[in-house]
Amino acid sequence: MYQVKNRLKVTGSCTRSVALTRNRKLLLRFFLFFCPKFVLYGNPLSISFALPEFLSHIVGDETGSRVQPVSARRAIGQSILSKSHKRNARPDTVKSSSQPSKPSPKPSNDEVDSEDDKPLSCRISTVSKVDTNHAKKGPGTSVSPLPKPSVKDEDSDDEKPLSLKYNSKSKVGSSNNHKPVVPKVHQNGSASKDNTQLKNIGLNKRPPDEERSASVKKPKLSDSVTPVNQKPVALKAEIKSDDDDDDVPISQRIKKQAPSSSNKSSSVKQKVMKKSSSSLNQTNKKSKKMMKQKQSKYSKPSKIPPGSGEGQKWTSLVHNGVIFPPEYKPHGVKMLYKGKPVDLTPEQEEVATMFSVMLDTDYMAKPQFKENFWGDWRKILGKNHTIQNLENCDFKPIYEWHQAEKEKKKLMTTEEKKAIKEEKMKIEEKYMWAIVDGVKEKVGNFRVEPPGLFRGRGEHPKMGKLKKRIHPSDITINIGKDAPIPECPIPGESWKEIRHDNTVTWLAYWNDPINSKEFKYVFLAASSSLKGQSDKEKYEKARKLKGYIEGIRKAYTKDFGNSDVTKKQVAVATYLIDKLALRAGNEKDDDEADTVGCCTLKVENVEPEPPNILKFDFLGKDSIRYQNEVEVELPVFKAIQQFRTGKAGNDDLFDKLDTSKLNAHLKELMPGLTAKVFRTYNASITLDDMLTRETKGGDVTQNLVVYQHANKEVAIICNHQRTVSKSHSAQMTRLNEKIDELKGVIKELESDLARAKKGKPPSNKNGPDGKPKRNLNPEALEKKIAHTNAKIEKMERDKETKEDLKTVALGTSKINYLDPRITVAWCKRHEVPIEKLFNKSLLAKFAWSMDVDPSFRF
DNA sequence: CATATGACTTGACCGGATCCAT
DNA sequence: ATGGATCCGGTCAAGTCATATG
Repeated sequence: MYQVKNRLKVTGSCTRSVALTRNRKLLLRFFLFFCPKFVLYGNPLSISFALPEFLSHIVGDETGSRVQPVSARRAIGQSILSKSHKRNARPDTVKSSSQPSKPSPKPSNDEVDSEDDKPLSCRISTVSKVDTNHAKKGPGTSVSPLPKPSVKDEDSDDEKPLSLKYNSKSKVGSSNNHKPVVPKVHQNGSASKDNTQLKNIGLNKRPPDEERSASVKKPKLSDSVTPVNQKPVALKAEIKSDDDDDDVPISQRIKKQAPSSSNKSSSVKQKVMKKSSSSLNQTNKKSKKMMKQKQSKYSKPSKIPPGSGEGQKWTSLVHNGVIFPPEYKPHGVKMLYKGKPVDLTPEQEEVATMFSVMLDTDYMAKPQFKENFWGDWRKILGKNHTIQNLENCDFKPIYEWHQAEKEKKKLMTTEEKKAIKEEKMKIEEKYMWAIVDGVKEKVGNFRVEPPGLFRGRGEHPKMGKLKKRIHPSDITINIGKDAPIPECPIPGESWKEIRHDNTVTWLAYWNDPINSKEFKYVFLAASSSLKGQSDKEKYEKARKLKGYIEGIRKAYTKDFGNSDVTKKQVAVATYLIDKLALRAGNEKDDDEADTVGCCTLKVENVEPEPPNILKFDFLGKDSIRYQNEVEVELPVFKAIQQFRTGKAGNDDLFDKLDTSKLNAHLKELMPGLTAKVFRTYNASITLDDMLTRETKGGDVTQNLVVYQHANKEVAIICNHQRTVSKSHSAQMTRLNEKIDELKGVIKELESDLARAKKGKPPSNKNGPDGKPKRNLNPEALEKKIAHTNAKIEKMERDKETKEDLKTVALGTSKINYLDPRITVAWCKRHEVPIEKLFNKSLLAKFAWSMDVDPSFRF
């Protein structure tokens, strides 16, 4: 019952439809969005269909009865709470709180070890983040052990018909605004009409529409959180299925699913085929055969990735290929060589310009960059060119021309800018969409990368090299067999190759001009259901780890003392990945920046400091520095010492280890487990845990602070950094000045108050604004003082968080590591509009998570 | 087994759009 | 209305991991 009501309605561009048909449309869109592969037939009102497995999870959440599990969880959670509370004496340690919402699978989750559901990093406090600013310390410096309110909230949630709560909320929202709030949500559903007809791609009116309506007015929050009642009941009824197993231990779920889902999907497939054969589908068998044929033809993998659709990613795929950057337009501005203007061919000038526009970047300070640039440019200049070295080159004229151009652009009127944008849109529109199994989906990067100078990160050996222009003849297109082959946008040229490989998701690729062994792919956008599905699978895997983590920790703890060095290294590496959320650390070539991950840590990267502290200092992905001091278990400390002995600083710490060995080992512990799953797990469980512990039932603003705090902890764990903005220090001083100013105001007010009490007029005739002061009574003055004090306090807080976050990037974890269902469910529980936390693109990307049950826990 | 290749996710950063205080 | 701060989408580099290959 309550589940039926308790659901986010996904509103969208259909909001304006006539009331009567709205639900129907909604249902269709909703369905199509999630089930692109499952084509409806017949009257949409009497839809009959089965859900793809990935959706049935979601829906199952709501349709199944959760009453029992919830109460069970309560009991478990509480006992865990009290236990871990006692055990966790350390103040800066994250305490367990109501934890597992489910009985865990195989590895039995006995309460004594309930802590095992916490990331290690929380259990064992990080001694100190040496790192510049997040010196702060682990989560929850002064967290009250029992977040009673939040636990309570959850309880009451369960007891109260949620429809009530959401009803009231949604009313507020929708009365404000009838704008579609989750505009993108339905974008792939829009194909319901213009299915499979290629020409329609170009004609589609939705995207611009959508864009406009979304940008004209900022969507009001909470609109998307609407009562479920409006949701078509039919959907639910049909959806309700044996896949409702989110409350079932994963181990069981797997077993259970196998037969049921295969049954179902086969039946569905038949339907699909019936319908979509109109466009191109053969029977399932046939397509499988085709696959095989194709496989031999293109020597495609014969192995099928488990899980999704037998390795087949799509059945029909229609798109318009890619769009190329405009060809180079020579500007004719002459650079100087030894002070004299030089004539350059357009080709030479183009490369010179690439360099010129980078004159004000830090790359100019890197000899490697200049050297590589010169090497490539010289090839184009030719040996006997006037220009014989870079030192005597003066690119200033071109640089200044470029600056002037930028300035010109800036000075354009809004109308002009708009016109240009529209023009661009018109050209690009047809490339923006693909039709995947009859559903229109956004394409991610349909623009071919323009030529330029390679901007490697860190000390990349190839920085500054010329990234040459990509031509159609470099590009391989992947498209459905029966789809028309995209016209090559450059007259007289043609694609390199056309493939029909439905075991992959890319629409096109070309070889990276910098490293011709590598590819650049064109994929669907993050909002597509293809991406959404794999995203969900990622988080489900991480959740599964929760059930295994205890066993895994026990296992590696045991192996800390293993006499087999390889096993010992595996154990320690796993420990570090678990505790610190390190990346796996693949081997790298010499022609890449010298960065490391766990398996590639060097001796010099980990400094043991007795009795049991490890000091990490290394360059990780993107040459971002990881600095951390961590207290570790003694056996680990000893092991690290042992691994270091007899080695040079530059030697591998884990000499018996690489990522494939490590992952092979992890796979034995849990199917599908790899190193990166720990990062996801660590991030998501931390968020879930901190939200539960710290949400005190305050107002939206306070709740948002809680969320941001949790988000920040995750970002710190994952070492997601950003460069400090150039104006940061200026901003800080400005803030300080303002605070001081306000403090001055306070002083003045206080003296005025004292005088007023004695019946005297204010001391100075004029206030800070230069106007004469009014003669206020003491009460008014006191009020003013309080008000100003509040203002000061707020500014102090803002200042603090600003300083705190100046090097922390919150976005990365939100996009990649935090299970959106945690956020959505929390928002539902605490009446926080999801739009406060997810912007438009995140809402689209996470559309699959929007109707999660409010009681969802990671 | 080690290495190469291929496909896909994760990541910081940039520049324009939007917001907000003045 | 203005200008600075912030947000956001886009960009493309740099990871992870599975599989093929020798």
